[in-house]
Amino acid sequence: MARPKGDAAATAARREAILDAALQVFAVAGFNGSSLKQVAEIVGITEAGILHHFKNKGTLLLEVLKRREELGRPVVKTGQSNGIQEVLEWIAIQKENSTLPGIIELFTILSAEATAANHPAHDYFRERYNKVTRNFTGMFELLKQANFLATDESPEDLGASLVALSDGLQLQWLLNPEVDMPKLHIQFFRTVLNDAGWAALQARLG
Amino acid sequence: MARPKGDAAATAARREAILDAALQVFAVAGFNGSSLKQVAEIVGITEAGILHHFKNKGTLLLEVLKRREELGRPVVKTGQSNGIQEVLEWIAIQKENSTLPGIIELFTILSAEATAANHPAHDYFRERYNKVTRNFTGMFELLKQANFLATDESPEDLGASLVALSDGLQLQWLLNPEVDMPKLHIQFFRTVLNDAGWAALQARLG
DNA sequence: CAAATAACTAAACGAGTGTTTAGTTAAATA
DNA sequence: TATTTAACTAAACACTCGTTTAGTTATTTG
Repeated sequence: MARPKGDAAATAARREAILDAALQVFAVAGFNGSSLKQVAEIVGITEAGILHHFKNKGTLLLEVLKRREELGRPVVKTGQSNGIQEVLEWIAIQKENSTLPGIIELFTILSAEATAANHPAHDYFRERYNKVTRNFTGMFELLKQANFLATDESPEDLGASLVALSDGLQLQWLLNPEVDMPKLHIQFFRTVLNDAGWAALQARLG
Repeated sequence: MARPKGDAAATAARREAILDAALQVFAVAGFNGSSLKQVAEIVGITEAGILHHFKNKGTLLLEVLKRREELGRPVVKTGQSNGIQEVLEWIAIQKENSTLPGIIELFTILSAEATAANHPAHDYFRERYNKVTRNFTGMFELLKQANFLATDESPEDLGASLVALSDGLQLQWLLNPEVDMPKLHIQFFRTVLNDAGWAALQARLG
């Protein structure tokens, strides 16, 4: 019943199907709470069939995470900006995320589970957390230089608070999908920006 | 090797020892990532010995959670207050939590894991989340009535944001214990309270 | 056409799981 | 003193897990 050997397109499609199924499964119950069998059943092959495409369960998880990261936009980049552009991009990501429950589930559940030092995605989430925090800090540095901040909190603290707010809202949203994540993010910026900053943001929010 | 039969104190102590060990174990790797054997080894008895005291693994988890909830103070109560007292209590809880890593680990990891509908602590965390959100909403209603708010955000939204900030900071703190949770909470209130509210809070922060 | 190989399956492996059963010990009770 | 019972242990049960091995099919390559 083996499929054509050199059919690169078909092989890639099968790999994608496995990654899709794994995302679905890991997102619901995390890594420890899921089995290869659940993934295999969705795809319609055997557990061993999955391990033909992926070395083991742990690397399957890492590839699921990696693929979704590539799909996401480059989180927030520090450039020659007053920071407003980066704020808008982040709010846009929030809006997009609200339409993709599976991805939020995946990252929220796994970032908590991966707190354990021996978790296969532990290093991945440490790096991700550092990267996001650095990006946010850079964003608030830009806003500060543009004199857009209403608070004298440090960019580091503001960055940490925004990461916390995002993570926490996602967790809430899993229990109660009525939580309006983009709205609460905007309200956060409203309390943190001064009149000039808020005006600059509003002008581009439409 | 059986211990005295009617020695109620010794029995209670053994139960406590099991609950302590289970807290330790569940806090590191969650429910799915932990085994009764790990708990049993810490206590120095058999897995079956644990099941003599607790019906099964799931109820053991629920009793661990329940006990720590009782230890915690009554989270925030709506009374005849201007809300400042409740804010102070919450900040005090944050300070206390910063000295109890295990408890934060436990609740952070499990609240994400328990997002899955079939998790033994799913209902527990749903109720807990609703309760905390209601309490925070009540707190911000008091602050609003006292004219202490600098923002026109609704008490519901402010409550949701504070819950999110707390959960998110705890997750960060697990990866990086240098994160100053009480400080960032205070800064949150600083941006949300107006001059009168902030003065009222500062007067009692020492 | 023959050899090599991709894409699997079926089956087994060994380890680990939560839980149950049957027994053991020693103290409390009648 | 005899019986009952709390507090266990040792062993087994019935899985489930991730992973490995050996084999099968069908296609491409030499």
